[in-house]
Amino acid sequence: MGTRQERKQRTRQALLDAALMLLADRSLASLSLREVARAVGIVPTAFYRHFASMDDLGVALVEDSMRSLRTTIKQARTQRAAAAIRGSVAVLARQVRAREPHFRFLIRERYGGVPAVRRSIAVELKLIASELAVDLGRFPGMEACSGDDLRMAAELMVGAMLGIVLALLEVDPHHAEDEKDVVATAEKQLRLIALGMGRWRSAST
Amino acid sequence: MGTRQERKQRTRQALLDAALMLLADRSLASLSLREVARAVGIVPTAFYRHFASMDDLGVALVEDSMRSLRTTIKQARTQRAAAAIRGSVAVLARQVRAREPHFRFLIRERYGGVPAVRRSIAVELKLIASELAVDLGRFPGMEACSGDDLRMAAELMVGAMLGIVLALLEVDPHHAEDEKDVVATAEKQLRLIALGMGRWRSAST
DNA sequence: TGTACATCAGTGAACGCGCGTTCACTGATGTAC
DNA sequence: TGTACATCAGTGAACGCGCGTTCACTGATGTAC
Repeated sequence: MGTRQERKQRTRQALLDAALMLLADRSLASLSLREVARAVGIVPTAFYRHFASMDDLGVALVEDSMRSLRTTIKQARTQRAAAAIRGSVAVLARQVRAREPHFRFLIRERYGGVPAVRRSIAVELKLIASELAVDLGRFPGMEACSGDDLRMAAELMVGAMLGIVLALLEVDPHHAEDEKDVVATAEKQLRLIALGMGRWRSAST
Repeated sequence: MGTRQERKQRTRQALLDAALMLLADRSLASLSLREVARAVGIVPTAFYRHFASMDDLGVALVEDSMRSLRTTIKQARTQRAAAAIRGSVAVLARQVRAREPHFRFLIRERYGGVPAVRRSIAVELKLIASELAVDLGRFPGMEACSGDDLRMAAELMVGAMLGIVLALLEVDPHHAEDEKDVVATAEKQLRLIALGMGRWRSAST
């Protein structure tokens, strides 16, 4: 049944998975070490073999979740210009459904979490926005924008995308119509931002 | 020293104020009834004379906080068009500083909170966006937009404003330069959205 | 291959603590006459 | 105005509970010879 190392790794992952499940509609601050241990079927004290504290587990959870978000945004960025928006939102919606617990966790702990977790998320989001800014600079008509302006727009888009993620999470995925409405609104919002960017040069400074 | 009713009202307000203070950097889920009572100087059981539970106090706190947010947005909306954006952000920044605990509470509990509180906030935000949509429809060049499109844009703006509030709360108010940067970025983001709206007709459907 | 020892993931008892909630109460304020 | 009774915000003891963390432990897995 695997080496001792492998089995330890498996328990660690089980703790992360169990925590993510339990966090479906609560915040990390209200989740106890004992609950997570109980869900995995180990004694509370064994928890310390894997994490120093619940804060520590929370930070590990951010890393996992951010991997999901990065994948999503990277996929969305491989598209181009006007057609890109439809594609982006579709990819976003698919990813959100595929990794719903990760996204729920991110959205919830982004503001509400324990300081260590909150800081960890803020740093990662800044990074994602910076990468997006670089990509935006390559779009036709954007070459003239300053780095600051690109980052400003990228932050607006990341913010809008998180708003879209929230809306998707609030919708019942079994009501396809509601989800279509959210997707349609999201596409319009991103298109609105893109339109603004197209005219940015003439209005700036 | 006032009637019995007045004194009860004063204790109730003291409980709300104390809770808001204690929530400066934690979520409602991690705040105990006993802590709030202790901060006010009453025995834990006396808490029940004012609220049925901490959830109940949370909902009351939403109402207080939303009053702050509504005031803010209403003030911002009395401006017009291009000049409006500078004004809006300035008003927002001033209000955030004046009612920092209220805004911290709203931002934190918007996603992370107890279900009752979260729902309460979502309803209020939808209402604010609807009101803003009506106002947007009155701007020159916007009369042609459909109600749905106006609401879509309004939601994007409310979302962006909450992002700005978050950025303001993260900045140390004593570093005036940092705050100026945030305000400048915020103005650019709103201008970007406004630019997009100006061209919306030609790109929609 | 077999033996002796080291490692270490998980155990289980125990601790002290703050929690929400119950209950019967007190005593100042308010009301009726 | 004075007296008798009702109201009710706040009291204080008590409860059972789940919590994080400590500690000495067990026994299977891993390593050295």
